[in-house]
Amino acid sequence: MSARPPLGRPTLEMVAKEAGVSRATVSRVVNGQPTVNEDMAAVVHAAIERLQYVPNRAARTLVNRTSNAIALIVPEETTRFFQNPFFVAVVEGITARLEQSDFILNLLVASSDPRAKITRFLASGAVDAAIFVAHHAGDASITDVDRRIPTVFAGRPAGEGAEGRVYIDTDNADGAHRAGQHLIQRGRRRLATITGPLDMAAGQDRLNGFVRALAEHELEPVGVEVTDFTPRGAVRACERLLARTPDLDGLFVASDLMAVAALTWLRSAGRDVPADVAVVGFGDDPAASIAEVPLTTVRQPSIEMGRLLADAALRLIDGDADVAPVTVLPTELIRRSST
Amino acid sequence: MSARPPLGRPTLEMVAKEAGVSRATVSRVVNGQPTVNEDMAAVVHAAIERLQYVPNRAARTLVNRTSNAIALIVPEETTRFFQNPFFVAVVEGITARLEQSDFILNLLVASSDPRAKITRFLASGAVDAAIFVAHHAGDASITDVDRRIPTVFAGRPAGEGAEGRVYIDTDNADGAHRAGQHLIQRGRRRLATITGPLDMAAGQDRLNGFVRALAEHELEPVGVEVTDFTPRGAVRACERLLARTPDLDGLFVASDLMAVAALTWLRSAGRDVPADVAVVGFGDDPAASIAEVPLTTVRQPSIEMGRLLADAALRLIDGDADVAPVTVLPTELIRRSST
DNA sequence: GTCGGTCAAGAGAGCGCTCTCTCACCATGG
DNA sequence: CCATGGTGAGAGAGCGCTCTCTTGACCGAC
Repeated sequence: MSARPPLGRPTLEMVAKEAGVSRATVSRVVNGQPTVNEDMAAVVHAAIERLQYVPNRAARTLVNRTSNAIALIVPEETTRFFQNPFFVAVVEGITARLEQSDFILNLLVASSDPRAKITRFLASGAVDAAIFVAHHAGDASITDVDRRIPTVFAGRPAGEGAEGRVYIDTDNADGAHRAGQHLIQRGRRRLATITGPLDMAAGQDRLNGFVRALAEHELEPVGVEVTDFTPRGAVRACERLLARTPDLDGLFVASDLMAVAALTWLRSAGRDVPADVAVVGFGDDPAASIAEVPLTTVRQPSIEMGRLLADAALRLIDGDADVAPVTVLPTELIRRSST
Repeated sequence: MSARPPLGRPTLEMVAKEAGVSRATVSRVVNGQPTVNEDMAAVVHAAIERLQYVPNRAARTLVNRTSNAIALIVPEETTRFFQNPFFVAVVEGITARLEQSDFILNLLVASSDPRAKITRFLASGAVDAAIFVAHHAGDASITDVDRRIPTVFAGRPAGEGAEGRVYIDTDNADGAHRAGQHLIQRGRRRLATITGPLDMAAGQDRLNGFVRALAEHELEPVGVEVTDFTPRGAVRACERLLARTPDLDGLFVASDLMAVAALTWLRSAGRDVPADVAVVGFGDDPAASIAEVPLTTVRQPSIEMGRLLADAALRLIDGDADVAPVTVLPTELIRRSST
């Protein structure tokens, strides 16, 4: 299509000529191989400096079959992803870890037609490993993803093709269990929950943990509203919940983003928090502490999760055989004013 | 170092053999060139399907001198970047735009030793364009960045090497001017501001706009505290401000992230907001509306900014000569309860 | 003085792709 | 009937790099 524009960048060849040595020698110097005479290495370094030589990444990738890049795959809508502080924190952790390596992060957000785009990208040899964040059970990508390329999941992958995958997760069930226990301890008995999507492990596990905590006290939730981890979804869930169970006195919301929205809605609906309804969120997002009623919530180590994800990917690339297939990080209940 | 592991992926060559045609023909089919006989194209497509062939990206990049990738360069600490909703929103916009293209985003966060890492990366031919976000005047990267590769800045680049650069910015000065005007309209006269870093254009421009608004009413700020766009910095700035000017009655804080922190601190210090001190933020981050006192703020179209950045980068890559070097997006004052 | 051993540097192939150049083929017109 | 032109497909070079293989220089040893 477009004419090949001359990049005008120096090549190994040019450095070799400049230094009066062979291409191979320059390559050896660039890659720090010890079998090069000191004086010669100095000459080569000088030539590199003079020409401002930087190795071409594509050429290296082609011959080495190694790109020094990791893909972050997000089979989710951009807005849902970026508006969710948990995901952003995971990316922060990944980035922080990669900054200490010489790997580059490739961000691939593919909500539309994820199957084709993602699998093609991973098969193109553009990256050495992939990290999946925000995947759903239905995502073809999980089933499809070539097991030849190291892959790590943020959160337990659900659905087919998930078995044997390496993942790092928060102990969602345990965290939700704590939330349930806490509400009961605060004397609440008419408890409901607003969940995340049940095709995501985080949604499912948080619901299960909460229900189990209630069951241990011979209680059952008076309402379970399944929604989508968005503030808007939470508000609609609240409306339905209160329409059916006006005497609700405790609410566990499966993410802080939703919990803060619920909180605001409850107050505008005339419910005092926590006097009328106690609310517990999940995540300990920044929003939790600055909300109009600072939110009791379950803290999860999201940044750490990102770090561990990147670390696992790096180790898999290295061929490290002892990467733990499953890592589950502990949660902690943070008590604030909403309960 | 590592032995070259056989990728085991089909190559053009193998597809050619499978289809009984030449490499060139397969290449033509893959790239949708019209000069191929229909039947032959069908045969090739079948072979591609059978072998699950996907073109190798590195090989293509090498010969085409085009990577179909854009770098997002962040010469800032990971935490400061990811904890700032404005930056995240910009990334969201960039991603949203790129999703509609077949370009990939390379995220390069390089706070330590940014000069070497960034310039080397850009010189390696790994990307076709670069988008700079969160740059400071001191950043060597700005001066250094090769003008041979299309580059776009989020926010007016300050300092040396900034002249003639393509950038997209919010009308920071005008927004801050509105904030100042609004505080004055609300009857406040003892006005102070907490600024961002003055080596970032956003920090400088917001200060200027605010001071200008005051000057138009023959006022001068009773306090100017320069800090770093972080909540912690805002709190320290507040402490200093109130120690020196206890009768402060209006405060313009140059980012919502800081404004919310200031708000919380002011209230814990016994000041009522807005009765004692009216507060205006900047950005209209999600936090602004959910804060304990919903925040009056200056809205900036951050996601749109990201979209435009990506769009400009794409157009520059296309060789489009009429990319506007300067785009300034309007702001809007959002009145809430803090004033 | 010759030989084998060691080590540094060069020669050259090849990674997977694209693109130009060439050629074969068929249709057309004089 | 042959010259002409147009069209579709193949041959082959080359993008910038790494790596194996080979060469050559130098050393000590017999």
